[in-house]
Amino acid sequence: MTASILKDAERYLKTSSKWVSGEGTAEDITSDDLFATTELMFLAYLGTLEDTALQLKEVGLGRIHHRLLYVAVKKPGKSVGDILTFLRVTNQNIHRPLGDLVKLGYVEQRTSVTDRRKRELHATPKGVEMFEFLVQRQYDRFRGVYDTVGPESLKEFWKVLWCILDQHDRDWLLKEQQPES
Amino acid sequence: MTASILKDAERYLKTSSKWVSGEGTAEDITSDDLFATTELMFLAYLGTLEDTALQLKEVGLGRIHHRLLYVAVKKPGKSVGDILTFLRVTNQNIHRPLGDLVKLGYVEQRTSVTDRRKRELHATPKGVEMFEFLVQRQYDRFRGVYDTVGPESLKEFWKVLWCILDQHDRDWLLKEQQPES
DNA sequence: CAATTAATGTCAATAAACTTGATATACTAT
DNA sequence: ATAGTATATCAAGTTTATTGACATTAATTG
Repeated sequence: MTASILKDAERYLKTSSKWVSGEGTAEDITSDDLFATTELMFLAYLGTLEDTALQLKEVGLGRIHHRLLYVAVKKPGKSVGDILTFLRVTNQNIHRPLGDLVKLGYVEQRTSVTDRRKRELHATPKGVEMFEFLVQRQYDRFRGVYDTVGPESLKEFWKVLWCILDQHDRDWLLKEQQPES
Repeated sequence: MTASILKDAERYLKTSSKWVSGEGTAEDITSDDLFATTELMFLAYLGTLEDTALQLKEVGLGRIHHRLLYVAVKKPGKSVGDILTFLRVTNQNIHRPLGDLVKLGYVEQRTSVTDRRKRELHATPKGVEMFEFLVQRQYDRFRGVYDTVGPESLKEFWKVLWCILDQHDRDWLLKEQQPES
């Protein structure tokens, strides 16, 4: 099963790219070489989105709720303004979902001690729990993948994804986590 | 520049995963290991989406137009029903954008010879041109990435993406292209 | 301290997108 | 002939996204 998936991958790669099979130099990157990344990322992302869509519907939350929880859980202490640019959400669209999360007891807003205009977001234990619930099926998918491809491939995978990011996203990810107050 | 990006990637990986650095067995995959994939894919996909958003706005088309063009250009001869399930678009939502593309001369609908109920989608030369225009900036991004990471990493990258896909998407991608009639 | 700027939050109008359900036509299969 | 399939349209209702104006609080500047 596992082996046949990897064999299928080879078949796909062969028809999609001359470049990775060493039949061309870097200058010969074709439109097909480039499109393979577009196509695979599109479908892989759709799949992982659907994983969480089921859980989100179950608890009556939406994508913006999910993204906000992500930041509150994994990057605690970020200000609303930081999040607006990071999550590409507009000022007007963030407040309803954010209010929901606060009301439901998943997220706390604390006034920053260094700049009392800013509100820092922190997930509550209940919020952490909810986040883990939402990504359940996504994690199941990834666990299967990790077992299939092994740590070395995974490392290359992450490296390439890292390179695809915008510089400002790389900066954001490398920023030290704010200490929990 | 290129080297520093890869160094940053190593830094990110170190804080995100015990597993890939060989400090744990497959049974020890942590929530952080799994979340790294979620996070990187989310941001990478957002970035590539924004690349095409600019071009789409310029020509007054939307995401569904883009997806339909993708199939018409890269998988010519697919029926409307195939596309509905593949692109996760509903019957009611496909027809307006599809009609637009036909009116604009980017896509042709041909009645299938084997089943005259089915309409097969084919991109016109003008449609192919438009598609290439839309993905311009995305391709620029990827070209830079390919140059940075090299063909071997890219191959591993594609392999992992392939494993993330749903089985029915893998099947779809391996299906022989319908011959152009 | 007064004036300005920044960060957050609210209100409202319009537009765009998605959902649901009903319905019609052309064609295939039995 | 009948039943089922693939495509297409119409419409109502809901949700989201977009735009612009504006209020509040706090930091900053002069």
